[in-house]
Amino acid sequence: MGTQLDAFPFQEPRTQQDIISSWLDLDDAYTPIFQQELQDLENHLFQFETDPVSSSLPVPEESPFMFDLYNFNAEQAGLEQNEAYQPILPVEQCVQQDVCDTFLNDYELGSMSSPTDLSPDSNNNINDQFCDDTTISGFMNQLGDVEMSEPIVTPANTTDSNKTDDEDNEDGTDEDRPKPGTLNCKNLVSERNRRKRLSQQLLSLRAIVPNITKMDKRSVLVDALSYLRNIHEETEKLQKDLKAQQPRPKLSDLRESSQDNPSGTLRIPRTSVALPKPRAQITEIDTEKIEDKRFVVKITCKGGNGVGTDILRVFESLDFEITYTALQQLQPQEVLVTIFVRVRKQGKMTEQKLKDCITSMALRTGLSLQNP
Amino acid sequence: MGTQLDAFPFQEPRTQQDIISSWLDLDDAYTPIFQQELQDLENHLFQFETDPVSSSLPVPEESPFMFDLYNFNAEQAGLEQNEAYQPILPVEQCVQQDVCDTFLNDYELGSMSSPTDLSPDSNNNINDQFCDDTTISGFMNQLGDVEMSEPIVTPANTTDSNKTDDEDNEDGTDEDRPKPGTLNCKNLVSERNRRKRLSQQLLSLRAIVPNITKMDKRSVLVDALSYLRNIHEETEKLQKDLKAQQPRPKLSDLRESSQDNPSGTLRIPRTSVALPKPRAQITEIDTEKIEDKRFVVKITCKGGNGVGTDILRVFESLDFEITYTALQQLQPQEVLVTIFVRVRKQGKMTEQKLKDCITSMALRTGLSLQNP
DNA sequence: AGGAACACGTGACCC
DNA sequence: TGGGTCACGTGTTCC
Repeated sequence: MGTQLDAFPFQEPRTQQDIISSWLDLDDAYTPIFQQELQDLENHLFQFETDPVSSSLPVPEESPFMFDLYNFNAEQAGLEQNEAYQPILPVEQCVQQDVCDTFLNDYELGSMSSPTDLSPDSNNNINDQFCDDTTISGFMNQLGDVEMSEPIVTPANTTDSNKTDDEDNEDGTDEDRPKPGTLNCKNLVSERNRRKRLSQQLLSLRAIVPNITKMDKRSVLVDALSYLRNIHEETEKLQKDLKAQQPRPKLSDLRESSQDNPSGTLRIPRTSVALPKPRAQITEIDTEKIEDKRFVVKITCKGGNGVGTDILRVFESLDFEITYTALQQLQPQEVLVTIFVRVRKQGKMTEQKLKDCITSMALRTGLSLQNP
Repeated sequence: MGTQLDAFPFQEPRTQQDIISSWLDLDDAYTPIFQQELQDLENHLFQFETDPVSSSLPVPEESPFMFDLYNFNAEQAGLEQNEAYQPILPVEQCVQQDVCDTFLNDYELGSMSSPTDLSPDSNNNINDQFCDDTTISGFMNQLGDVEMSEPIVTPANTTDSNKTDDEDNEDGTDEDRPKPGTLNCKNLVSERNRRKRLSQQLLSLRAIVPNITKMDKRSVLVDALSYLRNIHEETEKLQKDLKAQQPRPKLSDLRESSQDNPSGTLRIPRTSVALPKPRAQITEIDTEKIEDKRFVVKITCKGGNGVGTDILRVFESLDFEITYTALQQLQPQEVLVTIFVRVRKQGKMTEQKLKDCITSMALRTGLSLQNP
């Protein structure tokens, strides 16, 4: 088997990190990095199965070959688990009954999550101990069983052969068995991976869907569906609003959108990542009281063309009466905004309070402050 | 079955009839219709298994048990297909429990598919004849087979018992067998339903996701995920555009949004319908050239709070360099905007051309002119 | 041929 | 105590 192993190009000493990463890789590309292990185990399995002697070997319950497999899975699971959650949503992590349950990691999120606000949470520390014992204990039984069941497994094969071969030879000769044996063996592990991957995906799906009611596999799908539908409508509506009702934001936007979506359907252009559009960065805010409830606010900010309106929008959001506004370009990328405001609120307004108020609202509207 | 393929809306028929058909079949709703059959068959199965006499039935080798099952599935598929839709909304009602009604649950999928532009792929004609004979015979065989395999199955059970009970009695007595047998029987059908339901959901998911690359179960999930993320961003962006860039951030809106989404998660508030919001109405535009490519623009307009920014946005859309801006509240609902602009364009700019340019853009951005 | 994907049946487990 | 869910192993089919 050494040769086979060598044949595999895979590198990677297997720390848990690596395993995680391997899963990550697995995710998109499929590549089971840890094939190595699999291969080993598989070979073990094969060996056991093919070799009558080995079958008769004393089987250490603590480490039957299956055990390794499971253990391996368990480890993965554990990793995934801690790694698992997206901070998003009140999802309680499904700690399913099953120990090794697939439900754990969303590498997916970690890997591609980036642009969205949902935290990638890629960093992960592993609390294996937990995983280990639980999993191990959990699995011990199974593996032990499986191991124990080895003679039993064989019968299964026989049954299969029985089924497939119609009337088979009553006695499975060695050559008969190996074929299905090997196939099963490979299939087993790959199938296991496949399953895991699948539920994996599903989990990540659950992670990004906001309104998840139940952890149920199926419920996740249902929720995802309904959510998708809603978001579809929503997006449609928004687009319509944005186009029709709202006049035209910027000619450029218009052009862009029209190009992207000539048909007017609700397609979501994948690539149109509205460039962040540098928001105004406020460098200074100065408030000066000129009489009761009347102030002069001077704001200097850096930014391109739209910074002035960004600032004004902040004031629009505040319930002030604006009697005069001046936007003055001090330098190519620096603007001074002078605003005369009358505060409508009842309470007493001080310069500091006003400043705080403005600062707060500016932050809320997405502007940044150079000197907080 | 050619019909099915034709009916299939999806690109890439992808040669494998089986796969497609399987998907297709599962595809749309669960058909409550043939529950009856299921029930019957189930009963049959049960009966057979319980009845020792039936075990002695002649078993046709040509139709192994698996075969029948597959046929059976095919039948379901067909039925479901035609039966398909509830007009009902995608609301999930989980009325589960009974085997039969579990089937019903998923109708939602069928129903929901419609509104989107992606083809519901609902239409479908059924070729039952095929299904019928096959299924019936198939099932018959199945039972028979199961019956036959009883000795074989038993070992499996014994293995289980062996597993669970550690070393238990080596010989499974009759009373031992029935229990697992019945359980399996029930579990079998419910499991089957469950599976079908699941893949069903998944299929519907595939239906609503626009960019499905492969029919792969897993690929569907992946695509759905990426799509969801994209749409997330998109929606966010749209919302932001709609709120911020478009006129009314307004305190109320802001507050609302913050309330809606206190956690900052990416939830999409369903109800947010941006109210039309009175736009600025321009009463006068005056342009005055002060030197080459430099102008003073004075705009008087009526409107509430945000009119100033509306005007400014017009200028943002134009490729001008704005050196100074003043917004002056003449009356409670009247604002004078004074803007010093430098035209960047190459060609000669006249006062009239500038005025026309501004007017045009103002109209395009949704503002209205009192005196055109 | 050899791997991938799928559906299936089955035991375990939870409410 | 079952109906429901899950992961698992397996055979089959397709590339």
